[in-house]
Amino acid sequence: MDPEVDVPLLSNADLARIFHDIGDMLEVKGELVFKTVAYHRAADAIAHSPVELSAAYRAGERPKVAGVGQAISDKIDELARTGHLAFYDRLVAEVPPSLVELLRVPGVGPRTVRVLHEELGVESLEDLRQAAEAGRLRSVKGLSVKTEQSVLDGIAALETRETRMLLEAAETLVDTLIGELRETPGLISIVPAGSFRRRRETIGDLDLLAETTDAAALVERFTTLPAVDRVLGSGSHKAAVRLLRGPQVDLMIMPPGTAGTYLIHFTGSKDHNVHLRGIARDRGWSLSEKGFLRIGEDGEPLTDDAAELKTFPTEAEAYRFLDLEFIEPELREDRGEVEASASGTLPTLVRLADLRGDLHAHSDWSDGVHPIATMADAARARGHAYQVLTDHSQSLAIARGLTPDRVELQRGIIAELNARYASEEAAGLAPAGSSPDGFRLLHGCELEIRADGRLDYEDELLARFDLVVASLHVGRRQTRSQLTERVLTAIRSPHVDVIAHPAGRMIQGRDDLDLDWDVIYAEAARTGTVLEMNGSDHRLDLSDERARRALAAGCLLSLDSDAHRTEEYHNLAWAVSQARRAWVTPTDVLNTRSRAELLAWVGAKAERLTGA
DNA sequence: GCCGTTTTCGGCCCGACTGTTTTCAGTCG
Repeated sequence: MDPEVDVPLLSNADLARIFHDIGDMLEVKGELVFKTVAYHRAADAIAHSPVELSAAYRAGERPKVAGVGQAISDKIDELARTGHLAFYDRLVAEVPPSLVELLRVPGVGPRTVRVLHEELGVESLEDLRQAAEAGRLRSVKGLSVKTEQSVLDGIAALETRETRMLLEAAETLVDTLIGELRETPGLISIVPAGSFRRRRETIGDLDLLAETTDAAALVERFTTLPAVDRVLGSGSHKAAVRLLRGPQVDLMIMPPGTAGTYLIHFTGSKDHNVHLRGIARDRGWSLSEKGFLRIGEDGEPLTDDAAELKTFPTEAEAYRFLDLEFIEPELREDRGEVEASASGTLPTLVRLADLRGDLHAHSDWSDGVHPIATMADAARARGHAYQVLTDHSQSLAIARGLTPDRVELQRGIIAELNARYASEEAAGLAPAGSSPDGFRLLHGCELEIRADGRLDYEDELLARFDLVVASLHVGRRQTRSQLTERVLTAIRSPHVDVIAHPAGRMIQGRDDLDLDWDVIYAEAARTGTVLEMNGSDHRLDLSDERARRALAAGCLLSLDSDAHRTEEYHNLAWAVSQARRAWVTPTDVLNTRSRAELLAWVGAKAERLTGA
């Protein structure tokens, strides 16, 4: 019997956590910085790998992952096969996890942790707090009374630290801050950068980048905004504050006309920037946010004379200086975009304007807020040619799922609405901004994949919908094979067109369903069943990694709002940005097609699978 | 620890701010 059978499969996230821990522990030990960086880099790459590494390693394969060499590869192998890593266990014995925790205190780095441990015997956050309160830190060379206060502030901030923001909250805050700074004298422009501009799933700090002729005035206004709780630092070119019950916000000021390299630098990601700087260096230039400087034989800039600095007003020009095509912010994670840019093979990313409709929204007939007509009118006002109404099916009682009788009633209401739209269009009375193809509300449902594995409506009823999205809300804790089989049942139904929020996750809430993902992708591709990228900012499901993997397997995707009220059609923006992070192009997306093409696609799919 | 159409060894991105310094190391982004 194979000894591996009883060892649970570690997810990529589990593996990444272990290698980040190793990096942290080596830092505290005072190991060579490049070695610790190597572990962190490898951990990030593992977290974003589209391949489930533990499964692959068990199958005797070692898929190439950037930043993973022989040593780390062997460690993954040991973890995949045994669930343990002797090297890790030895490190933990040497560097207690409570010591690594100290790195989270702002201003405390590996060097300080080591000194605190060796000289004061500090082993945990609580030890550190007591030492600081008792005034013992100042006895250590290099630390002072000021350090004691900043450590205590840091620990307090750690304890009240809000969780990372979701996109909608980040956008609201960015808009507010920019609005409050816009009238500052001398201000020419101010834009968000950082992870919000890259549209990461969650946002920690906010970054604002400003062009101004009066830096001092802007720093002054920024650091005295009403929402500011503490000023973390402020200089002539940058300032950082923490907002009251809010995140840290960094403001950077750039000389007018030089935004290109500044935007690149402060948009990141860090790995993307490091890659660009390597390319610049190979070509004899040092790249920083300020611009490019010539470097000499010794690798040092020939001059720090600002007049010699090569600057560019736009990002596109700065990229072009390195013979690179412009790289969209959502791609800047060093996941192959720099190479694709160099070879002219960047994808043409899908845009919000490419969407002709939305396949997933609710009304007050199930768990939505607004009436059917209100939802339809709002979708029409967005210029869409169709909106699929997908109220929940009968077994999802908590969401007031529709019985077959109510489905029939709803069908009649939708027909009346569409008759009104048709007559308005025929009379040339459609509102300005409506789709030139006209607008129709399509009748769909969000079909529950029940815990017993059966679908929630009979085939005869399912066949009468314009489009069906299926999803799984109950029985989430079943085994991987049970869950996978349930989703496969839906995928194989001729009447199911879309699998909605396939991973069933809530960001910062619940984990992904434990599915055999490669089997799901393969069967979705074979049957032509669409996998949704759900735009609700607490779902964003599929994730970018999964979507990229699904595309590679040949799947078609949809970008949907899952709106429960009219305002939530804005979720489509998040679905699109998540798709862009996954390198998705317009042809990869079902709802970039016209209404006629969509309906023809649904019909063809049912026919193909019924005949098969 | 990783990596190589300049290298299998010797590099590995860059600058601002802070605090404790008398010229710089640590931390951060």
